[in-house]
Amino acid sequence: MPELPEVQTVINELAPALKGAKFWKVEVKNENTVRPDVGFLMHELPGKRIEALTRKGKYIVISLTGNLTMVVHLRMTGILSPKPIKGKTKHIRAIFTFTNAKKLYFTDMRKFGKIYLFRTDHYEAMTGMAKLGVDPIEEGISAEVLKARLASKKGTIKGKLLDQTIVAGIGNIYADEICFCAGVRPETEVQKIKNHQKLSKSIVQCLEIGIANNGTTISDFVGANGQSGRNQDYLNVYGREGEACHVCGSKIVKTRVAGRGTYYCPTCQH
DNA sequence: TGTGTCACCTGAGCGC
DNA sequence: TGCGCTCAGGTGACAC
Repeated sequence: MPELPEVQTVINELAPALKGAKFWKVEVKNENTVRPDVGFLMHELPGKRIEALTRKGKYIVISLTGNLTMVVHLRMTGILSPKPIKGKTKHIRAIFTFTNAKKLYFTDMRKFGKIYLFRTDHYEAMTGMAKLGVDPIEEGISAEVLKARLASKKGTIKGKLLDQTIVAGIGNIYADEICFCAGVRPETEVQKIKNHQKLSKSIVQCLEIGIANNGTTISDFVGANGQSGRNQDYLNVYGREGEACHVCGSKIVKTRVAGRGTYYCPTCQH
C-alpha cells in the first residue's frame, strides 16, 4: 500500500519520461475514479503539457500548462505506470495517451484511488491537500515542530502518526517502523511521549530508508516500472508477528491500535 | 472542535 | 472443489 516512500519512488521513475509530454487522448474506464468529473477531464486535458511532477504527502501533483493541476492519490492499490502491469490489466481505470505516442496507465484493483483535475489556484482546497500537515522529507520535521503539532492532541501516538493533518505521508507500515525506531509502543498516549527528538529523527530516517529501497511491497505495490520495492526485506516489525526481533530476539507481537493491525517488539519498545 | 466508527472495494486466505 | 466469511487499509463522511 503506497505511503510516502512508495509515492516518491513512482515520481522518481515517471518524472524523466513525463516532463514536457503533451496529452493527446484520455480514456476513463471507471468514472468514479475521476474528480470533479470525467467530462471536465476529457475536455480540458488534451493539448496540455506536463511541467513538473512533485509530491506532497501521499499525493502525486502533476503541474500542467493552462492553469491546471492534476493530482493522483494511489490510496491502497493504485499504480501509475507507462505500461500495463502484468496480471492487473482488468483493473486499469484510466489510460492517458500523449502526442509522442507514449502512454500512462492508472491501475487500481480496489477502486479507492482518485485522479483529480482542477484549476491550479484552488486544487489544494478541492483535493483536501490544504489540510495536510508537514511533509517530513520535503520540509523536514524538527523535534520542536513535532512537539508543537502534538501539543493539544489526545489518543495514541500511532493514531497521530497516521493523521495526515499532523504529519503527511505516513501510513500503517511506516507508523509501526517509526515507533520501533523511536523505542515507543504504538498505543502510548501521545502526551506521554518524552523524546520528541528521537521520534522526529525516526520519522525521517524510516521514510528515507524506504525511499532508498524503492518502497515496500507487502502485497500490491509496484513502482512505475512494474518492479517491486525492496524495503519489506528490511522491516523490523511490520508483518513479522511471532518472528524474532532483530535487536533483542523477543517475539514480535501483533495487536490493534487506531483500528489498524499493529506490530511491535515488547522488549525494545516501552 | 476533536475523536471514533463506518463505508468504500476486491482478492487472499481460511474453514467447512 | 466450491462456497461463505474475515481481513487487509487510506480517506471522507458522519455521529457523538
